[in-house]
Parts: sequence; C-alpha cells; structure tokens
Amino acid sequence: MGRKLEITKVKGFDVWLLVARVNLKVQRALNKKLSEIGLSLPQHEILMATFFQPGATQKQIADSLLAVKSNLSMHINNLEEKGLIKRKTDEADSRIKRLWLTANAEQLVSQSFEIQNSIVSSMVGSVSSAELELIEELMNRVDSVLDQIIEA
Amino acid sequence: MGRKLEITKVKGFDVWLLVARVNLKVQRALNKKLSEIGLSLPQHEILMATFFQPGATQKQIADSLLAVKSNLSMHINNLEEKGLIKRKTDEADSRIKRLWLTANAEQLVSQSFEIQNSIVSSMVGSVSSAELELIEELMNRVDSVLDQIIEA
DNA sequence: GAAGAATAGTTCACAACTGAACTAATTTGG
DNA sequence: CCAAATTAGTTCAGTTGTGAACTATTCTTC
Repeated sequence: MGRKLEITKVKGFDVWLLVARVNLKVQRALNKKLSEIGLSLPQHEILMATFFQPGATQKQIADSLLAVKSNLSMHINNLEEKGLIKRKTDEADSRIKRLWLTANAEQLVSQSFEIQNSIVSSMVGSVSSAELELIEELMNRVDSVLDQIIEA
Repeated sequence: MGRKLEITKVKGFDVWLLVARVNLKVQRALNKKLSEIGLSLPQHEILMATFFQPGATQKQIADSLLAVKSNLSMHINNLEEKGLIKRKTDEADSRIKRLWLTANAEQLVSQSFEIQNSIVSSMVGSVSSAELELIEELMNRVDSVLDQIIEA
C-alpha cells in the first residue's frame, strides 16, 4: 500500500510560502534593529502612520495599518505613557480622538525611519526598478483578489 | 517655518509595505476559512509541516516554520490533546521527540490543504508562470540578504 | 571515563492580536 | 423631534508569539 493521503500543491503554492517567509524575516530584522532605540515594530508602524497623517483619528490609523481598534487602543495607551503620542478629543464630535506626535517622538521617528530605510535598501539593492514596478503591479492585483475573497 | 522633520523614503519602501499588507490579508483569509473546519493558521502550518516531514523532531518542525521552540511546544500540546498529532520519544536519543499525524489529522489536513490551495489559486490566477518564477527568484535573493542582516 | 559544552524540550512571564461586549455620542428616517 | 441604527473608542478574555531560565540528555575532549 502507498501513502494514504495524496496532496497536490497548486501552481504558485510554494512561491507564496516563500513570500510569507521573507516577510517574516523582514519583520524580525526590523524588530531587532528597532529594539535598539526602544521601539517595537508595531509602535514604529503607528508612529510612522501618525507622522504621515497628523491629526488622524484612531480609527483611521487602525484602518491604514489593517489593525483592529482594540489593538490600536492598547498601543496608543503605551505610546501616550511614553510621551510619544498626544490624544485630543475632536471638538465637533466628541466620540473621535485625534492623534499627533510629540516633539520627542519626532526625534525617535527620524531614527526608526532610517532603520527601516536601511533595511529596505539592503533588500532591494539587487532588485531593478523594472522588477520593483512589476512586483508592485502584481501585489496590487493580488490585493484586489483577496478583498473579494474576504468579502465573500 | 515648514515641517520640522523631513522624511525621505528609499526606493522600494512602499513596495515592501504593500507586500507586507498583502501577506497580512492572505493570512486573514486563510485563518477565516480554516476556522470553518476548526483549525487555526498556525495549527494548519504545523500539521502541513508534519505531513511533509513525518517523524521530524519538534526542533526540525520549528525551524522549518521559522518558529521558536517554546511556541511549537505549546501548539503540539494542543494538537496532541485534539488527537491530531502523536509525540514519540526517539529510542536512540531520549531528548528528542518525533512527530506524526494521526489518522484523524490526515482527514483534516486534506481539507485544510484544499482551502489553502483554493486561496493560492485565486491569488495567482492572474499571474503568469514567468511572473511567478521572477517573484520566486527575487524573493530568494532578498531572503539571502536578510540572513546576512540578521547574522550581523 | 569524568567535566564541561551543546542540544531538545518544557515552563514561565510578558507583549501583541482578535472578537465580543460595553459606553458614549452622533446620525438617520419616519 | 425622537427612536433606532451607526460610529468611535475602551475593556476584557482568550490565543499566539517571544526570550530567558530550567531540566534532562548526549556529545566532546582531555
């Protein structure tokens, strides 16, 4: 008798495992470097998002990071305690809290941004601009497909 | 006075954010579908790894999934309780525990594998074989670079 | 062959993510 | 204009991921 269970991998299966693997390694590398300046990766991501969207609401930041609001709420508490983020209740709609970086945070963000820049730049050092554009285009296609799957 | 903090994104920065985003969505989609058959994504990953490496040690499975051993230890406990995995201490070296799927698990794995197959196949439906090969080649290049960064 | 190094696995404490229940405020539709 | 639905944020419990300390076993090497 042969193996009981037959499994056939669909085209692209292993490629996507590889993408997941690489992504995991990038996160590990980033986390490790960021810890040297006292930040975790999620903290860095939130600070970056707040830098690029100053005054955004917690909901907006959560959405832009694909995070759920409970998760963001926790992180903002920590970042506020560390003196890196300021919450301010919106005057017109008191349900809403808007976020800004403190001056201290701007110091840190410039460092954490440089860390991410340097890792990305090592990574894509051997990738041509044409290849990057292709990846971008492919990922956007896949992104749309996934949205449809998630809706259904 | 202008903005205090100037930030310049390096080439490829946003592309990598996009890759991370897509990867996150794939995981969410998988997790959602897997929950319908009572499995979480990490459980599915461990069962798959054990299927393809029957008799592998916990360390080997952990390494192949880029997981730490404490994490795997916890999951194996759960999977053993659910009757999906069997631990067996190696006869020659009693430090080592080898893993096998139970017959029940093979039923489940064939289902969870089909779920992953169907998601991957939707994702790559619009991607040509040539493009897939390019992605694979690029990811392997990036993977090597990351290993060097992590070592350093 | 005994002392010390290395390896496999477990346990523990803690950080992070998720969904659900909850509070409070605003919007909508009849 | 007011009841119902929606929205923003918090809190909570449960799962997952991580590193460090610990136990037990095997390997090294002198």
